[in-house]
Amino acid sequence: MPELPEVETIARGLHKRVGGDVIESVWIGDKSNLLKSPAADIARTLEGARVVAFRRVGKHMVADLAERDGTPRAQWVIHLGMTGRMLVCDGQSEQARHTHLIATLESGRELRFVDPRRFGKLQVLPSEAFQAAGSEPIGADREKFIALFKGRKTPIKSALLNQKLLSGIGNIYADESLFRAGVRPRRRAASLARAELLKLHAAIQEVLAEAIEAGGSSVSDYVDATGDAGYFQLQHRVYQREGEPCLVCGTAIKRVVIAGRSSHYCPMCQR
DNA sequence: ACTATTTCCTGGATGC
DNA sequence: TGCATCCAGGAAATAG
Repeated sequence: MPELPEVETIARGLHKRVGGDVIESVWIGDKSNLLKSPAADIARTLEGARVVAFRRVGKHMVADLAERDGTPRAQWVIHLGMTGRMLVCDGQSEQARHTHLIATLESGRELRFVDPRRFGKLQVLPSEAFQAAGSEPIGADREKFIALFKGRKTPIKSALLNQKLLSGIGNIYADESLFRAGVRPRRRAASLARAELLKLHAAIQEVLAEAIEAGGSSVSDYVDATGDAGYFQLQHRVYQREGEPCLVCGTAIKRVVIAGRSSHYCPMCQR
């Protein structure tokens, strides 16, 4: 499931591979629940546009589109949902099941959006228009970070997943960050002491940086723009390790459900 | 104004 | 072996 480090990896890969290329034509499938803009608007906006940059904003990818002369045209905003992939393919390569959009590039290659579960979202917006719902977790100002949780009765786990507070953290990195900070996921956000929030802030920085370094976590079917897997799943300390010994103290990792999401923690190391 | 729950989706894992 | 059921979860919608 693509969270911040996976989306960052994919966006970097796409930027490197198709940055500067021009979209010649676009095919869009009939599964309209993926589209936040009308299919015709997406097609019209993409066709003839130069992809100036691919970049990450929260868990979204933004492709900055320009005219051939470089004048800004629009933004193509992509959310990968759970199982979305944006692949750079050879024009001749076989079309994967659940391919919902194909953008044919001047170079002869194709950008293909594939998403079996269809939780992904595609949208076009005016240039510069897209904004993340919350603040960027990487490099977040400490005091602003602490203020995000003030007065919130919701479990800290839910607060971390709330994209209106921080944009980019999902289930894996919420669990991993809370483990490193020594905080139980069910703790009410407002009950965390300043020192604990500082520890959590540091843990998030650490976890996200290490995960990006490893190319993301390949659980389920995540691969980057080149089709390569990431390796951070090998460094998960609690996520999907229910019943296995804590790497610090040996206690069995517990799994509970918070806000409908499985949450993993060490009952000894996390308080 | 918040918070909690439900819904959307398919494929892989599990159970009988 | 085969079929049904469960489970994964990001975020919008709905309910409280």
